[in-house]
Amino acid sequence: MYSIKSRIWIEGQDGVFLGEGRVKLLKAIIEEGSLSKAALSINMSYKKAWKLIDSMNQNSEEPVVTKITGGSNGGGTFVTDYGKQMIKIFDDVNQRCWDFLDSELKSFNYSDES
Amino acid sequence: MYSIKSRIWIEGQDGVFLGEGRVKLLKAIIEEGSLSKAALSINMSYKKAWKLIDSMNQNSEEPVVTKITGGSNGGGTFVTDYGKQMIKIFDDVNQRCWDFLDSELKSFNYSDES
DNA sequence: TTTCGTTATATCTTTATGGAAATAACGCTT
DNA sequence: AAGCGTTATTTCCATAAAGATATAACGAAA
Repeated sequence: MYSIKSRIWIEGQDGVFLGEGRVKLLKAIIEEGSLSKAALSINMSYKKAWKLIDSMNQNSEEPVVTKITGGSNGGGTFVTDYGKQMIKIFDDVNQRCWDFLDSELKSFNYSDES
Repeated sequence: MYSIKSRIWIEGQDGVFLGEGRVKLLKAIIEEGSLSKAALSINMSYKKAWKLIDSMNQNSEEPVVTKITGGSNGGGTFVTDYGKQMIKIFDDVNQRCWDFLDSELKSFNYSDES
């Protein structure tokens, strides 16, 4: 009995814009209001998280997060409305892709029935 | 303007059975009749090719290749009928997945039109 | 001006991945 | 028995990816 797996991702002009890991990070930022706390909460190094956000902003058509450095609470990172919209679309497309592939799996599992 | 990318793969009991790289290797084996020549033809190290084949055979429900060591021409590796069948199904499903995702891409590219 | 918690960034170390190369095993052919 | 070209397998090295650590920059608040 085989199972079928997939990864999808969205590319912008110059590289990856959105993928599963990035979406997970964005969701954590929504929860935490801070990049460092978000990274911590999903067991990701701050360095990796920062690079992902940087790459996302470079490859998105509108900013995905706004960042505040310094200030009363030290600052923070916040997901924009555009970012939240992209998260939802990504999740939806991803789910539909899984459903689609589940329906295709029978090609493998029934292909050698006699 | 975003583009959408995907990778699909098939898993067996204990790990990956088929993916794009494995299918490419199998096709090269069909062409060459030899694992070493096949690896060479697609710029893959013999070690990596051997590991891929080994992993495939461990995770497939029937052998994907037959191997002959020694003999008149030193031996060779040949893709079984089952293997050829799996190649075709994988390519078909993969193509249908691409088509599906292309139709989904509009979710991203039209999501912020006014 | 000091403190604080955050983002921003560099540097060093560790780990994982992959390739290169060497060698053994195999069995048909001569 | 020797030669051949393949598969099989190990060891070593180079490169890349990831993590840990340290430090600077920032700006509101006290």
